[in-house]
Amino acid sequence: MGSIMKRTNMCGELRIEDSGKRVTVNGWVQKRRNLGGLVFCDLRDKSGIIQIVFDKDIDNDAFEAADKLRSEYVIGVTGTVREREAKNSDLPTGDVEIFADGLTIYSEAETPPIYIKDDDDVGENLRLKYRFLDLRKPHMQNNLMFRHKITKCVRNFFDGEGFVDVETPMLIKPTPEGARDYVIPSRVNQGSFYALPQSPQMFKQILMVAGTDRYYQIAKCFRDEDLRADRQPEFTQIDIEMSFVDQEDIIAVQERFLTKLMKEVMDVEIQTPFPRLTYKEAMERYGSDKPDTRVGFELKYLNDIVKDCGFGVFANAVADGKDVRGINLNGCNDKFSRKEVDKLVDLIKTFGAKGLAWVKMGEQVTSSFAKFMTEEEMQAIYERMDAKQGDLLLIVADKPKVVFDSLGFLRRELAGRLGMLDKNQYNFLWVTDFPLLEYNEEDGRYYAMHHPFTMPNPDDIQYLDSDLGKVKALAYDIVLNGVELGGGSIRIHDQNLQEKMFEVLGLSPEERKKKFGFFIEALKYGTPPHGGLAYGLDRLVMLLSGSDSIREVIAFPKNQNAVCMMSEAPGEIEQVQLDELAISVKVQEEKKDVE
RNA sequence: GGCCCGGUAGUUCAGUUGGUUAGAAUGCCAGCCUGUCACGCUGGAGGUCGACGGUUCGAGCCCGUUCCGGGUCGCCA
Repeated sequence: MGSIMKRTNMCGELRIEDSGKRVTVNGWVQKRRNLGGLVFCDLRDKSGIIQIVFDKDIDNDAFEAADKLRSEYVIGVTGTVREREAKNSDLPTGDVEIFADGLTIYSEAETPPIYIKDDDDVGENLRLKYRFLDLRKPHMQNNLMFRHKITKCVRNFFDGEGFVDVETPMLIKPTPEGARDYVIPSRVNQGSFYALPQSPQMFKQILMVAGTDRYYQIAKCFRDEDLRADRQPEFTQIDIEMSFVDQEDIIAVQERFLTKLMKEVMDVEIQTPFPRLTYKEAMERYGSDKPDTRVGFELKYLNDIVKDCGFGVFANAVADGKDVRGINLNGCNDKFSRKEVDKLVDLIKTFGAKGLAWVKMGEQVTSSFAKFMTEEEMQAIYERMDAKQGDLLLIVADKPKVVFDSLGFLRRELAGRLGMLDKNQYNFLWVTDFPLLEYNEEDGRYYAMHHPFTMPNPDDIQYLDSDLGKVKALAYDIVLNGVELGGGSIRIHDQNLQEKMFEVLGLSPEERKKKFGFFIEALKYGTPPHGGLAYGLDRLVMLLSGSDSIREVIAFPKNQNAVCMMSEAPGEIEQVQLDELAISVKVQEEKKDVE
């Protein structure tokens, strides 16, 4: 009693060639079927399922013990592999079974609240609460193994290219710019706080100053922002930095890495070099800085055609300095009824669009706005948008951001609905020449689009004093099928230029010192030209495993309220702990106060 | 913070115009059954209809508030 039956084989590996072998397997009871004098038990471990048989006439003790088995009991079984009387072609092990003569129940199990099978349709909150059961599902085990395969490939590749894995601290100084920090109080320094890193950015750059030359790390990062299907409060980056390189060097390394990765984990050959789009091209052609190029439906600029037209929405938009752009869903006229087209506007209202103009190029051309237009103007639109019979044209007039967001969303969403996005096609591309700065209307000032250490394009440095919106950055994103896999930049290594950047960003010398003092100090002592890139590992695994949510590839994810449904983190702490930290908590009880 | 969707048995869901004791499937329990593999057959247990308040003779259903879950916009240097 109590001893482990030493495993000779994994459940999923037994085959007809193993017939006659004496084996011992361990695992969880997937299912027990008692036919009277005969018990079948499907036993599962991470390799798969094998059928065990207990026969009353031959071994009554084992039979009676087997009758007590229930789902998810953990057992060990010894027996002889034999060919089945009735085979099961659905199982890899379906030609054989283990005829059991020994059974140990290691532990019993309560009836599980969720089914341990891939195609269950239980709600995700229950899956997260009972994650230890959910992870028993074959596809979840496969996701964990797949993720491991990717990180292993990362380590092999970057090690092979001379990169050094260096750990950077988790307890760092709060950084007021960027995303909200997760904050950790210090007991030893009451009233002071650490932050959890949003990324190892400054530390990896300091490693370059320190002469590490090539660094990589699979690094946990934390951001206290609202969650999405592809966003978790703690997530993992593949973080990379290199010295004495330019943008081309970094891109070349990453293309080698992604080629190897795709070959090793997907067995897919991808072509290099990857296509490149400038930020401007990406926006104008696809309405997105992370375009999915598996489908066409490119945006077309119509301002010049409609600026004097009789359709007020278009003409006024142009007069107000807004954009009129359209997409041509080639050959999709039949796929959408007029009613369905009208409903599309609801989809883009979230982006601020107020309407959607359309032309259905059926045998009879119908349109929401043609009656306001001259024949010449309509012809010009058809020509610009390359419209043919059978096409469906969708046009949005609004502020550029609204137009890009709306049409960028529609082209991909509708292509997806029509099944035009091939899951087995992997369109990697680089988006380059991002703007250095982004104007924030609320605050009335420019912020760094990437981060304040990003190198301006040398050709644009002249505009740092005159036309900030015109300055491009040596920054680049790697995009796969419409998902931003990662991004990076060449960093500023010249302290004068760095000072200039802070000036442009409106940071006073006092603020600079307070926020980035140690970093600025480090740059003063001999900084190599350097740059790097970081991938979102979770997104990468999600995409390559074909998962719909980042939560499918993270063992213990948080829900939309950043709560771990299993452990119920976050939780309250003891008053004693608060006292030690010199922290008092103001709990919001407004409702109670009002009542 | 805004908008949208959802919450009924362990689970997935149905529930008519507001009307008797809230149903199905599956799971669970018991009995029978020697080739099942979604085993089969018979029987049984299992419900604060998320919570609170309101309308009504009467609420799973209508109204209000709130909690929880999901998606999304803002946000995410």
